[in-house]
Amino acid sequence: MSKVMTIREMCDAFDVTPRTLRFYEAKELLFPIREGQRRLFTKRDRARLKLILQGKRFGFSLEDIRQLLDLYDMGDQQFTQLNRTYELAQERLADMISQRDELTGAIEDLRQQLKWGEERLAELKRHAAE
Amino acid sequence: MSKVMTIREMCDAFDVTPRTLRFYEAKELLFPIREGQRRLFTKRDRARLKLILQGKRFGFSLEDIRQLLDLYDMGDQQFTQLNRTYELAQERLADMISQRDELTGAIEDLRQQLKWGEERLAELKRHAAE
DNA sequence: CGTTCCGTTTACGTCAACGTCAACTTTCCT
DNA sequence: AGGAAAGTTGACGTTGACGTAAACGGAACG
Repeated sequence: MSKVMTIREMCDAFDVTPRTLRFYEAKELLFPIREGQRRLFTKRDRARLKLILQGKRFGFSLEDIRQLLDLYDMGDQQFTQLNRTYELAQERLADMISQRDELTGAIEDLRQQLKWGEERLAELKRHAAE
Repeated sequence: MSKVMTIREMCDAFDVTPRTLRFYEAKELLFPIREGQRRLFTKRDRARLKLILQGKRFGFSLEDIRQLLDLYDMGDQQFTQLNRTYELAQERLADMISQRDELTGAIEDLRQQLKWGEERLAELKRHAAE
């Protein structure tokens, strides 16, 4: 069924802008077929884009993603390749967790401040009522 | 005891670079005394810097922070002022929480992937052993 | 007196991931 | 044929929070 997709179809399917897809192509993350000037995105491009978006969600940089994607393309050295990916992913996971911890701390601190602010606001109101 | 501090003392005390302090001055977040060319940071500057760093931790932009700081300086309209700060803080808190939720989701997803990766790695090892 | 250190100013550079705009060409629809 | 719609390229802009470099001034030390 699905053979190739136009840029617009891709945009709709993945909720990205055309600019983004061209940008990814320029960065060598995608390799759509060029029929004349038009781009045609294959199943492979779709698979890659899916991985790209996932990678972004995990906080990988596009450069990191490109390298990982390239590893998959080379296809051989399966062990080395998967291992590398695994390592990177672990690093990312650690980063994300520490980020979340920091965020959690900041959230708690900000909550404290808000509580303090509420008290002060209450004071001011009482004051104004007199 | 502590009256004014030099730029270096400030850097050491707050763990920032001179460039940062000058940058904050340029952005009108700090107003050190100028003795000739030298900057001398007062107690007020220290209080402001403390708030700045806290604000950054909460994800406020420097511009937001500047405005809030200015409100405090004007000093009157205490209610309006505190209220504004309170509102902004609430927005930030909401943002931070949703960010954390997204992060938590991504962490879980990445954990899944890692688990999957481990299985595949185990397979490859078994394969290599034969 | 020389050197070294701390300080200053101005201005430009950096990084990521695109957005925006202009000026074209190509394709589709009527 | 004519005009909109969709596509293209290339160049430059954006955002935030500084970093870096150049070129200079004054003072403290030995």
